[in-house]
Amino acid sequence: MMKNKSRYAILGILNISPSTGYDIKKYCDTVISGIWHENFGHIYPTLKVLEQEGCIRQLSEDKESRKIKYEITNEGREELFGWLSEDTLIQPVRSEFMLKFLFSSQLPPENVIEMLNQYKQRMEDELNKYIGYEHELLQGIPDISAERARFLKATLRRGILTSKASIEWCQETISELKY
Amino acid sequence: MMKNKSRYAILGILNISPSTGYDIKKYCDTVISGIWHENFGHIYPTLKVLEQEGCIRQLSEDKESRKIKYEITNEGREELFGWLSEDTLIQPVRSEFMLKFLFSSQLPPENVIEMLNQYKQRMEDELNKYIGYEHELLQGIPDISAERARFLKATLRRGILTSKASIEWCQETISELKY
DNA sequence: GGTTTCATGTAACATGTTACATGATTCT
DNA sequence: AGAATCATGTAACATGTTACATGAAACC
Repeated sequence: MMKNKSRYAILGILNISPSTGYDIKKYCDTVISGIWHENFGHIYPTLKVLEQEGCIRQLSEDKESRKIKYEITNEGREELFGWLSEDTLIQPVRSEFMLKFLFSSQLPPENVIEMLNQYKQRMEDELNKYIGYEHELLQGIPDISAERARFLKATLRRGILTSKASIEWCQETISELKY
Repeated sequence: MMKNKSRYAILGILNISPSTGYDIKKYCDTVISGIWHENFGHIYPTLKVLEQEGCIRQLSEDKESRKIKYEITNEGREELFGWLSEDTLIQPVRSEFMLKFLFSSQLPPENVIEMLNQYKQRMEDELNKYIGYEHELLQGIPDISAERARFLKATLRRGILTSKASIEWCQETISELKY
């Protein structure tokens, strides 16, 4: 039986450090934005469910503010590690951009080149974002183990190699279309 | 107002050549499997809707068999070209594999390396699939315009560059983990 | 004659996104 | 004082997947 993947994303983040729903969202929007995405409409209900199941619990401190900080329990950690050692199935791809591109052979070449240039620009921005993060990471982030830093760095490397490949493809394709 | 993307995938495929729902599925599972995915539960109802809207129509021939072949109408072509010239929003990423990887810093390194090797193998299979398709395409596929062949080829190149980047990342990360 | 592939379809379910509501706190 | 960001949450909606049902045609 297949379980919701958001729960593992949340468990994984809480396993790094206790967080609020809002912190989790922020983490998804910045550090791991290149590999994962969550929205509030999913995070808060999932936190409730995980709490009921005993996988996470509210931290008793921080009672003064309206913030609700959760931490992972041993049960939750077990659940997380169980998922980590499962095989990952290949996920079906749905790239709207590439679909559009493939269907664009009847469009004026200038339009397609314009579209590719825009996309290339976005990939270049991505690349710079990753390079920036990598730089920060090399400066050293406090509160992070050497082992975790290694995995974070490898994840950023992935983003860098992927966006470089995209940029290369854009260039190749643009010059191919220009003859 | 946001419209379902499956309709454009289907319109785009029908714009290449008249097809049945089954043909569309086959096309998604082979030629464009690297960039798009559809399942029957989506294709058949969407075909119905598109027909009601006048974007596609049933071909009158082929009455003998139970096959239902659709062709795109001028109205459908307009709809398709409208979508093609719209800007494509960046889609949020959700890579289960990378999420797992990122959370694996507490796992025994051998396990992580094993996981990476498996993934690398899959990427190598992908790469070979694309190279195979590219080879076929260079042999020439009948019933395909030079312009369309160009776009198909560029799409395959994308798959090739992307899987190569993935393989490179796996190698880099494996040796990084081995010291 | 039996298995695989072709072919269409629906219902139930799972998942994901958006819009809205509310209000505190921090920054300018 | 006003704007931006922090913070939590729900309901409605949109989208996507799986399991099931049915049967013809092609292949071996």
